[in-house]
Amino acid sequence: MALLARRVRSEDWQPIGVDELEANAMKVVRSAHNRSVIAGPGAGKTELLAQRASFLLQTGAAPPPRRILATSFKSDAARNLAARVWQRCHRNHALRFDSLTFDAFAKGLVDRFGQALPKRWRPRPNYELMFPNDPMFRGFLEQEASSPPKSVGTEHDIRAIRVKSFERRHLLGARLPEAGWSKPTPAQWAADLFWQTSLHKGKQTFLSFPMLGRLAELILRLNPMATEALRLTYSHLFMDEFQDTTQVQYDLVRTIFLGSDTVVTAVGDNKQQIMRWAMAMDNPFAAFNADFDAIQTPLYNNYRSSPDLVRIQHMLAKALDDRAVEPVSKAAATVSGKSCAIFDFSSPEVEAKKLVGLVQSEMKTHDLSPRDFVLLVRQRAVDYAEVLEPAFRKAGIPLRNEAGLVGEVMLQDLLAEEASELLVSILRLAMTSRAGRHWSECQHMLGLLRGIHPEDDAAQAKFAKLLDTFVCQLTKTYEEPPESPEEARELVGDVLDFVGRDRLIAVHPAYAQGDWFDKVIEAASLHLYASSEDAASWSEALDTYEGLQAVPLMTIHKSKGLEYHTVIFVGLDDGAWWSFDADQIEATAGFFVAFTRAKQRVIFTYCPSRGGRTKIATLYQLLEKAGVTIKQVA
DNA sequence: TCCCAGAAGGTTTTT
DNA sequence: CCTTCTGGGA
Repeated sequence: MALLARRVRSEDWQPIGVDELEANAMKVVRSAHNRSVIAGPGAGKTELLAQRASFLLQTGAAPPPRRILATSFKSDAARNLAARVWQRCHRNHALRFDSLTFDAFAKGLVDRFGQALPKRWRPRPNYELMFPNDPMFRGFLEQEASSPPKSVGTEHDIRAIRVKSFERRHLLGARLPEAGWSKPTPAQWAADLFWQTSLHKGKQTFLSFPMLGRLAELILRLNPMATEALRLTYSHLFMDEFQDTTQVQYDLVRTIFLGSDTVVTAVGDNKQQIMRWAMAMDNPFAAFNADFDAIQTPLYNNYRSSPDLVRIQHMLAKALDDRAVEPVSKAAATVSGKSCAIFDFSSPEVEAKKLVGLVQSEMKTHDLSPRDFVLLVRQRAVDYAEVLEPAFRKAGIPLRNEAGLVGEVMLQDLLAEEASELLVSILRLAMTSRAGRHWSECQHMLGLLRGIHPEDDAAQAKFAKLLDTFVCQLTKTYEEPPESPEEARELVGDVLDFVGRDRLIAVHPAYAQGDWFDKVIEAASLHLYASSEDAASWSEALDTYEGLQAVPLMTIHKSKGLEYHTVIFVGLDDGAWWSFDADQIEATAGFFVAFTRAKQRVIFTYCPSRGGRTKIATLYQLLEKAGVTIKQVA
C-alpha cells in the first residue's frame, strides 16, 4: 500500500487497513465538532483515533503546519497509537502527529515555560521528579506542618486533615492561586507549605507529576501568548481513556483549549473506570460534554468477542450503566460448548492441576499457543503463582507472572522499556537465523538514536556497515546464551557500548532520572540470564525473554487494553474482592474489564478455602442471570 | 526478646 | 476480609 505524501480530497478519503468502520465511527473520523466517544471494549477506540488522525492529516482538515495532539495515560498506549498512524500515513503527514502521555505533555510545558512563572511558583530549572506516598504526606503533616500560625488555626486543625485526602483534595484539588491564598484555611496553609517547601527549600526542587500538571495550568492561565501558541499549533486534540482523566488534567486542557478553534475528541468507556483511587474524575464525560459543547457519539460494534460473550458482557454492562445499549458482535464464535462457566474446585492444588489440563486440551483442539490464554487475578499475583507455576511447569507450559520482580523492575515494565526492546532486537539479529526483519528494525531504531536522517542514504549505508561488523563480532563472542549473571551483564554492556549509553539517555529523559537506567539494565541482564538457564539455543532464550511460549498471569489492572482467546479468572470469591462493598461500582467495573478481555471463552474458578461468595453475591447473580452455571469439577 | 493489640495494605500510571 | 507490620509494655 502506497502512502501518499500529497493531499487527498475529503470525499475521496477511505479508511486504511481495515475492512469497515461503523457509521458512527465514520462520523467521528470526519467530524469538525468536539465529540465524546463512549464505546465499550473491543469497539476499536484506538483504531478510531488512528483513522481520524489519518483523515485529518491526509485531507488537510488538519492543515499544515498545524498539528494533532494525542494524549494517553500509559506510555505504551501513546506509542501504540503513534505506531498505527505511522503505518497509515506518509512520513510527511505522520510527523504532524504528537502522541504523548498526559504527564509528558504537562512536564514539557513546565520545562519550556516554567521559568516565566511568578517567583512563588517558579521551580528551579533542574528540578527533580518525586513520587510521594502516604507515609511521606503523613510525615509532612506531623512534622513540618504541625504548628500553623495562630491566624490560620491550631495544631488540632492540622491533625484533623486526613492524610488520604491531603494530596488530592488540598495539594492538587483546585487551580493554583497566582498570589497564594490570602486567608488560607488550615488545609490550604499546609498545602501551600508543601508547595513552597518542594519548590524552594534546600538546594533542589522536587515535583510530582500531578504537581507539574497544576504548574502547567498556572503557566498557561497567566501567559496568554503561550496559550495562543498551543492553540495555533494544534488544530485537533485527542484524549484516549478519557474515563480515567483527573481533575488536574482536565483543568489543564480546559485552560488551554476551551473557547479555541481546536477540535477535541475524547474517547473512553465509563464502564471500565477502574482508576478512581488514582484521582480519576467522577464523570469526566459529563463535564466535557457540558464545557466543550461536545456531541456524544456511541459506538455499537464489538470486534473482539464472540456473540455469546457480547451477550453476557451486556448483562454486566447494564449493572454499571442501565442505559447501556447492547453492542453487535462482529467476531464469529470458534469454540463449541459454553463460552462461560464457573468451575468449583476443592483446593488450589486441584485447581492448578485441572487448569493445566484445560489449557493443554484447548491448545490442542483449537491450535492455540500459551499466549492465547491469560490467568487473571484480582490482586497478589505472587500468591497464586506459587501454586499455579509448579503445576504448569510440570506440564511443560511455562507460566509467567507479569507483575513479578526482576531485580527492582516489574517484568511487564521491563519488556516495555526501550533499552530492553533494543537489546532483544540486536540479539535476535545477531544470534538467530532468518533475522532479516530484525535488520531493518535495528537499523531504524539505532538510526533514530544516532540522529541519522531516514533519507540520508550515504549515512545509512555507513552505519549499516558499522552495525554489521558489531553484530558479527557479537555472534562470535557469545555463541551460546549466557551461563552466568556476570556473562549476561558483560554481554549487555557490550551492546550498550555499541548503542551508546549517552545517546540512549539523551533520547529517553527517563533514563537520566536517578538510577532508573541502571535498574533497567541490571534487570535486563538478570532476565536474560534467567531466560537462558534452560534454553537450548539463543532463539529459545530470546523467546523465553519475551515470554512468547508462556501463559501470562496478571492482575485485572495490568490486563486493561489487552485481549486473549481464553480468559481464566482465578478466585471469584469474597477474599479477593474484600473491597467489594467499599465501592461496588469500581469493583464491578474491574469484573467487567476482566470479562471483556476474552475473545472466545471466560472461565471463573472458585475454591472454598479462599473465601465465601456472599459478599460478591451480586456478581454471581449477574452471571446466573446470563445463564452461566457453576460446575463442580473436583 | 516476646506478646498482643491495633493499624495498614491490598488494585497503580507517569520522564 | 485476611495477612503483615508496628509499637508499647513486660
